[in-house]
Parts: sequence; structure tokens; C-alpha cells
Amino acid sequence: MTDRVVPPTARQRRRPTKQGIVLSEELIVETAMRLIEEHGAEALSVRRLGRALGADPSSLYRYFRHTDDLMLAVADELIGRTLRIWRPTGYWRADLRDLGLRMHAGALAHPRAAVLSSHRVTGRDHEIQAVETIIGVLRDAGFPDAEAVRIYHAFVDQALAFAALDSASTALPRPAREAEAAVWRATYARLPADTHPHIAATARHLMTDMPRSSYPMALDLLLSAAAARLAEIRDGTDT
Amino acid sequence: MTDRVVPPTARQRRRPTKQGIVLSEELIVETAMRLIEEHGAEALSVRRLGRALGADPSSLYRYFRHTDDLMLAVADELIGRTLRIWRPTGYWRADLRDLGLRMHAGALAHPRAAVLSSHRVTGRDHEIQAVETIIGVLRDAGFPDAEAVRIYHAFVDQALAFAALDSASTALPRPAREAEAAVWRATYARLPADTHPHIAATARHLMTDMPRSSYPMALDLLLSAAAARLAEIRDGTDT
DNA sequence: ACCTTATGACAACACCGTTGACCTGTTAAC
DNA sequence: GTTAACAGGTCAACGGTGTTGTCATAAGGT
Repeated sequence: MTDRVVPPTARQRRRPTKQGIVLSEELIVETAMRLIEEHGAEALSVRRLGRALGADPSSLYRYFRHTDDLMLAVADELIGRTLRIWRPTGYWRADLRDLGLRMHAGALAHPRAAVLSSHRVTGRDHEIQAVETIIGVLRDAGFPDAEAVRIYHAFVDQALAFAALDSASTALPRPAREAEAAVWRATYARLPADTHPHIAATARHLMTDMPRSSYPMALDLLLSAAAARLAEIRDGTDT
Repeated sequence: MTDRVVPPTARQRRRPTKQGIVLSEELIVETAMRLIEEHGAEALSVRRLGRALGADPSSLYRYFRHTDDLMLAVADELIGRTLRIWRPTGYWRADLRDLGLRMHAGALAHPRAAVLSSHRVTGRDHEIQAVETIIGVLRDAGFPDAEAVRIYHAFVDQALAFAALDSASTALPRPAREAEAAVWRATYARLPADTHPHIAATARHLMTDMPRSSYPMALDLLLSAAAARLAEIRDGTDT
């Protein structure tokens, strides 16, 4: 290995693969996202990606230092796509609710990117734009700076965290999912009321609620708590 | 492969490994947890676990059908340990806050178990006990059944989701973590106010808040939203 | 003492990420 | 045009992974 690492943006001398395709960072990221969306997150490997691109796996290391680097590029593209289809209305709570649901939906297919982008800073364009936008919504709504940052942080992490969590269950093959439901019925729905009164009393609700994602509920709770804080702040300031 | 699968609880004929140790489900789970806690979640592999136990890796498949099965056993043991050191005081909000923090802390070292236990039902003792306990706290506080289940679900998933998310950053080696902080300083702290006014205005807060886990904030938001709902419910019922 | 069989061991399969060495087409300079 | 440099694609290998088919043997019941 001489340098191998990535020359940044200006590549010249692009030579086509044996199979005739010309690599580029965008093409690689697009192909990776397509593979993930079509065959699930765990179906992405450097070798499979190389095969899909018609290139030797090791070629990709001319563009990304490791797989994490590639996933960070995927994450930034994901942020970009999400922001692009989001239209703020000016009502902060509705806007954040919409954005949260969109982030969750987008990240659901890309859990690895979601986890990475929560603790790695890419410093890429889309990421910066997202931070600016969300903090802007909160500050414009009237949250003081420190509070805006804390709510921003909880909001983003919650969307990403639930997406990563929920992706594990949506990735489960259908028969396995039905097996899970069967365990619920076989175990929890049959616990006697004298040893497990609370489960027995709520078994009906458990069986309908547990197979669904709890993210919408968690999001609404977060937003209404934020609204309550904002009301307090306004009262305290105005009066 | 004849049957291989797991004979349930009653094993007879236990024969020691070549290195003289006698396997058992508990010993395997304990050893797995020890390995994870000592060397990180990604350090656990069937082969390493076998080595640590003084057994051939394939022997473990007499006790667990796949790695997920093992992780589910780890998850149940984790729930057990967490519940065991938790002492409810009777104040639902304080109790749930304490439990949430403990679950988060416990699962932080076992992210894979956390993710699995959120969407796979083990039906094991500790899991059942945890469900009964938490729903009990909520119902005793006065939440109606449907609401208690929804809040339970959001509460548990939030603790597990943030644990899985946060574990990725705590697992990061120290130099890498410092590199992240450097990116924050180099990129976000220097964005000019005319193009990125909100980031510029809050840069100071971002730099102190972002490296920390947002789970405590998210937990408090969830609990205060729940408290507000409870107050509404009580008012609506009483008056 | 024998027979059955549960259970541990072995070897193999098909993957994985990553890297050092090599080779060649493209480009820029002459 | 010719040539020389080198970016970037390719090859082969390393050391890992989960998992399974087959075999051998010690433990337990009779």
C-alpha cells in the first residue's frame, strides 16, 4: 500500500473496469443504496457491491477507506433525500412531526447508516443543512438556544435510534414474524390473572400494540413535552 | 445433522470437554456476558466463546440453535440483573426514570441483545416479570389499560434503542472519539453566521451537548409528557 | 457388561473486510 | 507523435466469521 486513500473530489484519469463501467463516488453510493433497499441492510458487503458494480471489491478502497466511510456517504445522501421532500409549513410541531416520521422511514432501510450518523460527524453538506434547518425551526418557535440544542439532539437521536431498532423487526422474514406473534399468544395471553394480574388485564392491548413500531407514540410524547416546556418559557418570559 | 437442536432443560450425560470443563447453558451465557463486558460487543464470536470455554465452537450449537438464540438468553439474563437491583419507591415517575436509566446502562454493554430483545419475544421468566412490573407501575399510577400499554411500549423501546445507539459511540476507541470532537470544532464551530445563523448562534451549546448521550433528556421528555396525559385523564374522570 | 445415544470434536463450506503487489490505460510534457 | 509517470483497476492472500455433516466416545440405564 503506497497511499491508496481517497483523492478528494477531482479525479482525473478514470479508467473503466474490466466490465466496462466507470466508477465514481456517486455511482458507488447509489449502487450501495439500491442493494440495501432491494435486499436488506445485511446483504451489503464490499464483495457483493463490487460484483454489482462490475468491479473488483478492492477497487472500492480507492474511494472509501473502509466500509464505515461508505456508510457515512450513504447516510449523508439519505439526509439529503429526506430534507428534499420535506416542506415546512411554519408550525414547528407539525413540521417536526412530519420530519421525524420521514427520517424514521428513510433510516428504516439503512440502519447501519443511521447508527453511524448518530455518533460520527460527517461534516458533509446535507448533514450541516439538516442541523441548521432543525435548530432553526426550534429557535424560530421560541426555544432558547441551550434548550433548542438539547431538544434537537433528543429529536434526531430518537428518530435514528428507533429506526435502527425497528429495522431489525421489519427485516425479519414473514414466517419468523408470525412465529413471534404466536409466542405472544401462546405465552402472554395465557398468563393467569392471579400470578400476573397486569399482563392478564392488558393482554388484548399488548397483542395489538406490540407488533407495531412505538416510534410515532414516542415522537408525539417528545413533541408534547417540548410544547409544554415552550409554554412555560413563554409564560415565564412574558409575565 | 440429526437433530442437533436444544434439548430443553433436563440434560443428562454431561460429558466434559477435552479441556475438562463441563458445559451448561448458564455457564455459556455467563462466559458470553463476561467476554462482551471485558472486550466489547463485537469481540464475541462463536469461535472466541468456544476458546474461552475450552470447547469446540460447534459444541455450542448443542445448546443454542444460532447466535441469536444465545443473545436472547443474554438479553433475558440482562433483564433479570437489571430488575434485581431496582427498588421501586411507589412514585411512578421516579421509579420509571430510575428503571429507564438502569436499563439503558445495562444494555449499553450488550447492544446486540438489546436490539434482539426489542423485537423478539423470549417468553422467558425475566422478560415476563419485567413486563408485569412495568405495566403494573403504570396501571397503579392511574393510566388506563390501553394507555399503559402504549407508554410501556414506548418506554422500553426508547431505553433499548438509545442503548443500542449510544453503545456504538462508547465502543469507539479514544483517539477516534477525539477526532470526532475535532471535526465538530473544525467544521461546525466555524460556519459563518450569514450562511448558517442558527448553527453559529448555538455552536457553543452544540459542542458541549453533542458528545453526550441524549437519552436522559429524551427519557425526561417522555415521562413528563406521560405525566401531563395522566393529569388530563384524572381531571377528565374526576370532574 | 453391554447398548444406546447424547454430546463433544473435527473438518469443511461459503462467506466476510482488508491490504500488498502488480499491471495498464490515461494523461501531460515534450 | 513519443514517452514517462502514476492513478486506479486487478489479483491473490491473510485471518477472520457462522454454520453443518460426520464421526467417536463416554455416560447412564438396563
